[in-house]
Order: sequence, then C-alpha cells, then structure tokens
Amino acid sequence: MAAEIAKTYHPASLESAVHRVWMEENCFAADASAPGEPYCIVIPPPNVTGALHLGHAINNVLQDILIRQHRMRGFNTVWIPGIDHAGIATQAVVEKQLKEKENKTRHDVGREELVRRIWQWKEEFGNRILEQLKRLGCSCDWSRTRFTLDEMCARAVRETFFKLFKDGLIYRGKRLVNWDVHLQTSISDDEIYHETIKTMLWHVRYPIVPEGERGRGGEGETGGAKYVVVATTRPETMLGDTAVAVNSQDPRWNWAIGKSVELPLTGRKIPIIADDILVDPKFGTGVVKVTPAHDPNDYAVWQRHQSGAPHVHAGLPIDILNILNPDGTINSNGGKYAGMKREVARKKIVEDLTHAGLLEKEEPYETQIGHSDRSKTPIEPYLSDQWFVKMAPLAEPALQVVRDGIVKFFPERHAQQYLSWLGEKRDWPISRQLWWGHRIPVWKSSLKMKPRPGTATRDSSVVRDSAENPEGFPFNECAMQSVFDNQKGEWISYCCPPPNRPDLESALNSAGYAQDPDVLDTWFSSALWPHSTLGWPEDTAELRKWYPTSVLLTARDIVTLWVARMVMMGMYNMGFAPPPSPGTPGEGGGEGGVNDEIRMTNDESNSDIRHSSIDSSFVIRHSNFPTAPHPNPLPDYRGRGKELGIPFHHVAINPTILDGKGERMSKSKGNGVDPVDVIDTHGADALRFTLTLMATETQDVRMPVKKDAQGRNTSEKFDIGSRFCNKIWQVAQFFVIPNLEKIGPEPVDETKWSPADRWIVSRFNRAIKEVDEALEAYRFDQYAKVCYDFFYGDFCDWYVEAAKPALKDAKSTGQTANILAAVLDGSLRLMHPMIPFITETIWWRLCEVRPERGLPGRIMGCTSNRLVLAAWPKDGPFSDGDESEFAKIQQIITTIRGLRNDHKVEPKKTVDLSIVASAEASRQILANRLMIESLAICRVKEVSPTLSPIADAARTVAAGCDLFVQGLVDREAEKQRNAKRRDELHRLIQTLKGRLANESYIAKAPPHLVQQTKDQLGEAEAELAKL
RNA sequence: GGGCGAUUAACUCAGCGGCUAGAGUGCCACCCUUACAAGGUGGAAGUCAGGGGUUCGAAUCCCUUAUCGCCCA
Repeated sequence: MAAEIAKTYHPASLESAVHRVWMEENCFAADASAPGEPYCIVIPPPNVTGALHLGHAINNVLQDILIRQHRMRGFNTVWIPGIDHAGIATQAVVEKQLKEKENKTRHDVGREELVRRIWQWKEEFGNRILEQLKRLGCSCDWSRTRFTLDEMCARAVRETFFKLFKDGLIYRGKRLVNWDVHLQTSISDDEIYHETIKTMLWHVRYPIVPEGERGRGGEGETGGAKYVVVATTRPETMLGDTAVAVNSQDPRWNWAIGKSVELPLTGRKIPIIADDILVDPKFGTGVVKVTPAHDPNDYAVWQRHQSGAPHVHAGLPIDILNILNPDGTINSNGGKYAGMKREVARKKIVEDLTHAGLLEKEEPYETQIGHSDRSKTPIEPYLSDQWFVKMAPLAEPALQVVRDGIVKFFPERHAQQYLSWLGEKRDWPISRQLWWGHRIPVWKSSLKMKPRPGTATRDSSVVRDSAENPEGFPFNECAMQSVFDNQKGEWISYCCPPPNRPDLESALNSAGYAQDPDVLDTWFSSALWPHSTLGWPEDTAELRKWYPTSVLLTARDIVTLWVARMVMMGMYNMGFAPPPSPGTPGEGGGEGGVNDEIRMTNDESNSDIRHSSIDSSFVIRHSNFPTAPHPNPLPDYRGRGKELGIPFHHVAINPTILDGKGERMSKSKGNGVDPVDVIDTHGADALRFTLTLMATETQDVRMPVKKDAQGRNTSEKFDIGSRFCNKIWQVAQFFVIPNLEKIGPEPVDETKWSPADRWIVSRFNRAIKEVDEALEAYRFDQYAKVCYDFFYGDFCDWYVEAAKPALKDAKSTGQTANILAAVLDGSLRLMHPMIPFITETIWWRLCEVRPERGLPGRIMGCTSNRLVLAAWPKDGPFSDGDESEFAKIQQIITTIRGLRNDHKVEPKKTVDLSIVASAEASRQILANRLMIESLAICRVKEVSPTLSPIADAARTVAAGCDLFVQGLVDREAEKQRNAKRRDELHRLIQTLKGRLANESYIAKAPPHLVQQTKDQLGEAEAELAKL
C-alpha cells in the first residue's frame, strides 16, 4: 500500500503531495471557540500587484515557523492571511494597461468603470501571491483570507473614520504634494525618479523698497544696495514668491531683515526675512527667494514662520500663494501670465525681466529634477487641500506602551526608530487623489454664510459646530466640520455620516452635498489590519479569542509606516483605558505648531452631537454615539495588553536580503532571486532552511546571485538547504526506517543503554531546550543551527555510525532501534516548523513502520497521523558526564583517523590499537569498543593502565591516553605529526602560564576560571610529557 | 544633516567580556566504506578594518578614524 519511496530526495513531488493532504484535511483551520491559549499572527499583507520575492519569503517562513511550533505546542493557533490593495501601485498598473491596449486615460472611461476594471484585474491576478505563499508551505488559515478593500475591512475603515472625525482628530489642511501635471494626480515619493537636466541659472534683481514705505524706516543703513539678487532655475515661480530670505549671521544682508523688496513684473511688495536653516551664506548670493506653495524647502520656511519658533528672526507670518492650475498652467494669481503653460511662462518672464533690466546674468546649470515614473514628465510641488489625522493624541499612548515594554521589539534597538518617528507626531495626511481605495466618507457643501465674528481670520479655520448650520439642518446625526475659505469668502461644510446609513448618504446627495472624490491612504486600512481582520467593529469570537495578536513579523523599513500606525489605531479602536502618562500630566495645548493656524476649535462647540473631548494630553474617551454603538470596552481577557488595545505584544524584525554586492534586490537591477525559482531548483524546504539560517539579528544579509543554466537567478547559498534535506531523507528512508522494519519494538529500558545511547539522548534533550530558547527569543538562525548541528553533526555523523555495529549485536539491537526511532521522531517534530514537507513525508512512513515508539513520558509515538498536528517535544534531562565521556571517545577516534591519514594507511585496512589509560578511562574505552573499532577501522587489542612498550607502533596521545597503532612504519610522518602537536601545546602552555603568573588574574578572576586554567595547564603539560 | 547597522578565513555568516576564534561553501589530499559523491575522512587557511582607552582579561564594552550600506529629513 505504501507508495514506492523515491531513491533520491525529490522535493517537488513530495511537496505537492504533502500540501494536498494538509489542504484536504484542513490542517490549518482554526476555531475561535476551541479551547487552548490563543496564538495569533496577522500576515503583513503583501501588495496585490507584487510578486513574491525573497523578502516575502523570509518574512513568511519565519511566521510559519512560529505558527507551526505553537500549533504543535497546543495553542489555539491562527495565522490570518491577506492582501493589501496598495492604492497607487494597483491603479497605475491598470491605467497603464488601459493606455497600452486602448490608448485611453482614466478620464476617458470614468471613475466607476476604472474601479470596475481594477477589481477585475484583482480577481484575475491578485491571488497569485497567495498561491506562491502556499508553495512556500505557509500554514495560514486560508478560509480567513482578507483583502484591505473587502467589506469587512471597509466596515472597519468607515467606523474608524467616523470616530476620528467625530472626535476632532481628522481635519482639513494644506499640503505640498508631488503633482503630476500630465496625469493630474499626486504621486508618492517612491514613484519619482530624478534626472539630471541641463538648464540655466537666472540671477534676478529684486529692488529694495525705499525706506519708510513699509513703515519701519529710520535705520538709514542700506549699504548702498538698491536691490538684492536671487538665483533661480525656475523663474516662473517668482510669481508665487512671498518673501526673500537671508541668513541672520550674514553681514552683507542682515541689515535688510524686516525691509521689503518689490517683486519684479507683479509689483507686489514682499518682506525680507531671516531664515538660517534655508539660507547658507556661503552659497550663491546669500539671498533666496521664498515660494512656499511651490517648493518643499520654502514650504518649510512658511511653516516655521507661522509658529514664531525661536531660531526665526523677524518671525512674521508670511503668505502662501498658489500660482498653478492642476494642469500646470499659470492660474489667475499669475496676472498677465495666467493661462500660459509653465514652460511658456518661463520664457516670457525671462524676456520681460531682460527688458526691465532686472536680469543680472544667466549661466548654464545642471540640476536634478524629479520626474513622474508614470508620465515621465517633471513633477511640480503643488499645494493642495488634504485630510489629515491629528497625531499628538494618538501617538502618545502608542509611545507609552513601547516605552513601558508592553509592546516589545526584537531586536530591541528597533524600538528607537519607532519612538523617534512617532515622537515627532507629525500629522498624517490621509487623502490620496486616486480612485482605487476606500473613498473618503465626507460630503461637502458651500454654505454661503459669513464667518462668525472672531472665528475665521486666516486662510481657513475649522469650526466643528453645527450651530453654524442652517435652520432645520437635517443631518444632525452626522459629524460636522465647517471651514471658512478666505479666497472664496465662503463657508464650506464637511459632513461625515455614520457607518451603515445609506439613507443619510443619499439625503446628503439630494441636499446638494457632494462626496469627496479622494480615497484614503492605503496605510489607513492597513493600520486597522490586526483588528479589522478579526471582525471589528463587530464583537466577534475571533476578537475575543485572538486580540491582541501575539507577534508581528515584518521588515525594518516598515516600522514607522505601518507598525506605529497599527499600535496607534489599535489602541484608539480597541483600548478603553489608555495608560496614564507618568511624567506629563495634561500639558498645555500647542502640540506641533504646524497647524496652529488651522487649529480646531472644538472647545467652542455647542453641538448637539455628543462628541468626545480631546484632552490636551492624550486621554482618549470614546463616545457612545447612539446610532453606532461600539463594542468597546471589550472584556479584559489577558491583562494589560488587552485592556490597552495594543495590536500585538511583540514586533520581530527580520533582516533585509541584499545581493552579493550589498545592494537591494530589484527587478530593474536584475539582481533579484525569485523564491519560486529556488523552490523549483532546490525545493521549498531547502529554501526555508537556508532563509531560517540567515535570519540573524543583523539588519542586512547578503545573498550572492548566480545565473543557472536556464538563466534563472539563484544562489549557492541554498545548496546547504538541499544538502541538509538530502541527508535527512537518506538517513531516515534508507537507514532508520529499514532497520525499524527489520527490528520489532521492545520496551525502552535505560539500564541497557550504551554510552552512545545515553549520549545521543542527552544531546537530543539539550537540542530541544536550545530550540525552545531560540524561538522564544526570535533567534531563528540559532534554531536552524541547533537543528543542523544536532541532526547532522551528532545524529548522522556519530550516533548512526555507532548504531551500525550495535544493531548487529543481539544484546543492543532492540534498544538501539528504540533510540533511532525516538530520536528520529523527535527530530522530525523539532524541525517540522522549519522544513515541514520533508518531515511530514518521513513522519508518515515512520508511523506506518513503527507506530509505537518514543521515550516514556516525553516523546510519545504516533499520536497524530499528521506531523503538522503532532505534539511538540518536551525536553528531558541531559548529562554533562555522559556527554564528556563520549567526547573523549570521539577524540580518540578522530585522533586515530588523523594518524591513519598522516601515515597514508589504506582506508579499508584495519590496524591494531593498544591504549594505555587510567582504570576509569580503560573501562570507558572498553564500553565503547565496538564503536571505536568501527569508526576508526581498527582492532582494539589491549587497554590497561600499564602496558609494556610496543615496538613498531606509531604513538600518539588523545584524551589523556597513550595510543599505539601498530604496523605503521612511517616514522617521518609520525615525527612531523607529533612535532606539530608539541608546537601547539607549547603555545598553549605559554598562554596559560602567563595567565597564572598574573597576580591580578588570580586575585580578581572568578575562582572557577582560575581552576579551569590550572586544569588545562596540567593536561597540556601531561600530554606534552607523553609525546 | 539626524538615526541605525556592517567591517572576523577566498566567499556568506556565527561568536557580543574568560575555550588554542567557529560553521557552511570554496580550496588541498585520500576514498564510489553495504543511508547519502547533494557523500565520507583528514588538512591548509584569520594582526577579528586602523588607532586610542576601560579591564586581571577585549573580536566582544567606550572613544575615534576610515570604508560600505539602510532608514528618516
């Protein structure tokens, strides 16, 4: 009935067969209502457009190791898989297709149609990466697969957005975005590439306004200057200049601070300000034009000059002026240049400046210009209205739980990055000018009302106050914000209906409100992932069982983008009692000056909406909003973490895999290794083993890339995995199992065990303990190494070799077979999480051949037909005595082997061996006689404390014993060998003597080390004396 | 500019206060020994990047220099 066993190890067929069984028998399915301590991991959802790469592979293999280990340990274990909709990347793929196949833009097909097509694309290709994860062997509960844009996640997004909006944590603000004027969309930083462009640097004169005109005159000190000169590569942006800046330490110009210049061509008067961050006095003319709406650095100047920060001199607020239309033409703020394309305007402005005599010079110049990866056109920094999440109240609890060690990072140092990033509390822009994503649930209407006196002063002020709404306003269940638009001179009302109220949404539409066209940043939905995938905002059994999740495994570069946001949003949605801040009770307002100007005035609210108050420290209180009851607070199941709402207890960071030159792998560089290629060539287990071995605490590991005959990228590094798997396969299928077929079971009787038996069991127990410790500490490399060293180094190289003669001896046959079965059994369990396919396959055979096996009380035989569901091994006692005794025997064997080699003894020739050893050592040697004879290919003639010298024998020393190997004639070889050893001993003796001669060492070093040094010295001197 | 990391054998990495500094690959020699040539046995190979310091003792801790990489501005 058993299928024929492959003669050699063929991972491909074996892996697919095992996988089929796991899937058919639903081995990975989890049940929230089942007993057992919970263990839960949510997958970092891979990008739907992505293909599996080695980064995914290592990350997911490590997760699978933890999941499989805990499942075996009897935890109620679940691994939730899923995919991220990845806003811009996905929309870009489909838009590109649209362009290539139909030569259409998204505007040609319209929003609804584009979104339909993206869904279609997602259905077709989106599961590819999940299929690849399956090939890797990932034991996710596939029935729980989520997508960040599916209904379950959408529900959580709507709920969260509404809550934040109602709590005043979402506001409307301005932000510079990277604007693609061709596609008319904003794009993210990573979609920009920089190109060196040859252009000109134009030096333009800005006339200084004569004294008195700005009302500050009187200093009378102008240095005789009539104008300042600024240099620019983008002269058209001068239409949007709102200041010129100098360095306050620059004697050439600091007298001018506070005066103003007349902006050429427009005649606007703009101030001369000081900004020591922007202006490097050593560079250029020392005067810099400031265009806040069209340059990131200048935007920062604008921000600094809003807050009156101490390093800013003459810290007057300066204006911000947008001069571009979305299509890249100059808008009405550009006066007579309005309507021109930016290139045309640039040419015209240079002409006009020349005519006006204000162009001092122009010189050729090379500069890096950011280009859109998608349209290949230069991007424009563009000021636009965006939605922001206010970070300060959300970030503080998230900082606190890491500072307090409630959420721990492995390795620890990564917490720093988290703390420093989150500590900045920079508000989070969440709107994206895209169509693919969670659409922002805000409806907008212009109210044509006058500002209430004293509230709206500048560009925009937010008032969350439904008293501003017209009489009989029908949407009082909605959360409201109103903003006064100074430019248009009107109030804009923003209205966020509660979740699950399509009636309100259509009422808003009919009332002339329009939904915001933008979608949310993908990270907004990812931030909810640990609780949204478990069913929040429903009060589900899954949430009760598995939240907080146990550990998050991810890559370093995502600590700030994702991990921090998950902690924040987890605590906001799931927590009901944020921790008290020990040092900072209720510090005053003014957190972050950036948005002071558009600060919320929630304190003025007299809304009939019962919104929560935002304490100026960070205490968050959830409101009981009548139309959307919250499941919070959830009962406390597992202590502090649960109560605080943290999404996970541990964050383990896996290393980044680089190529042999230390560069990141990427498609464009062609240095990427595709894990599927590795699975095809080496097998999934080999890939998994190698990646586990590489998962050290370092932040980068290198993987030298080679092309194979088919032109596939691969790496020699995976060979170690193949070799290890092959070794396991060979020893199990062709040594252990055939012997178990021949030799029936007999009761385990430790009194009959040989030294080798006791040794391997002790080693095995030690290995189990070390594996447990390694995995507990997320030291995956140690886990792999312990398994490798034990199974290959101890079991295959020594125990199996020792077992061969023992199996032929009727006295020891039965116990040897028992131990072979037990150790193989336990090793399969121990290694299963790392190399699940091969271990599962062998397990089946083992269960067939020897269902009764194991070590009483610890490793029980075939309790499960499927290794994936079998119990994790329990460690037992290990014995230093047994291990050191065996180590001596190993030393003797190795020494004889070396001697044979040096004397060029034919490999199969048996030599005669006599040993002079202490009574105790003699006893030990004789107890291991069979093994010594078999492994060193010799015949042990005589072992005793005294022995008359043997002529014609090569003599050497090992483990404190004199070894005489007879029949060896090569005196020269022996001399060389012993001379070499004497040299080593001399050096060692010198080192040890030096150490002991040092009085401070004797006085200060721990006594056991001093004793150890003395012992070593004694042994070395004894050996030297014998040689 | 700020933060983090790396620098140990030809290559990829362990070791993180106390072993004569280790492993795998590669290299050399011998072996197709009845589980395994994807193998076995033995061997050669390192001023632990440079310089200072702390310590009885430093690859390991501190300072510093150099080179490389990553993240954030």
